[in-house]
Amino acid sequence: MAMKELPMVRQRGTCCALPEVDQKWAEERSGLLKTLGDPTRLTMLAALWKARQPVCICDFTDDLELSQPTISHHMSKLKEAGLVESEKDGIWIYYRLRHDLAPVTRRLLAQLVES
Amino acid sequence: MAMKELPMVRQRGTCCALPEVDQKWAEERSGLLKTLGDPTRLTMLAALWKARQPVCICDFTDDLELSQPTISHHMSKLKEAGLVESEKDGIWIYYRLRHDLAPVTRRLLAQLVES
DNA sequence: ACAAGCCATCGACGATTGTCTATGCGTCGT
DNA sequence: ACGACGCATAGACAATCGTCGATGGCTTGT
Repeated sequence: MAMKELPMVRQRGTCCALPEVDQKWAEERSGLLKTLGDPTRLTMLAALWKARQPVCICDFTDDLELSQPTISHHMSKLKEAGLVESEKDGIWIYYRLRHDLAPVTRRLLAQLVES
Repeated sequence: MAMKELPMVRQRGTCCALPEVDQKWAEERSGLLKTLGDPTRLTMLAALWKARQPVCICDFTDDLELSQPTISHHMSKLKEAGLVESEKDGIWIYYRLRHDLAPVTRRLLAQLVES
């Protein structure tokens, strides 16, 4: 992203140029942040980050005191955002963090979870 | 945060314990992420991050093609979230990133903006 | 003193979101 | 075959959000 300088002295009626911010970047990143901008989903993501075994929906309904459809709905948002993958095994569907997360995203999540 | 082990074999009707996630942490962090989970606000924050001079509202109305009240509203959300501080100077109000951001938050923003 | 500029606030509006209940589909034990 | 379980989907509803136009308060140049 390019860097423009702001003037030292302001003039009435003329706004000043700002550092350019890539719109595609903003759109993508804000989408990710929006997905994680809910306490339930952030909790779920952090649990998946830390869990060594894959996790089922019902595991969350116990902890989070929300209905199963609600948990399911949040999980599908995490999946939609490309953060989570799932695998069916009989009755259960196992969820885990995607193994092929973009490095940038993984670093961001690491920074986030360890804060 | 503590780590619980998930069992190797699942049993019907019994959910499994998950890694514990601190609820206070989730509440605070998701609040921050929610604030940044909007393309306009994320763009504004990134511009503030890169700008060496403080910035006025009108600078954004030029770039972002949104009305002045809308920009103002977004800026106050950034301020509410503790990310931005402002200083009045005559006609203008200068905005910049808070100089006393929590190190953890600053690292997170750095990671974010440089992605 | 007046007009112009910068900004915050207010009230309104449609869109989106988080949650629920109800339901249906697939999978196992018995 | 049947019932219990795990999950997704659909539909509904209140709450929140992003945006706008209108307005009013300050501040400054003339």
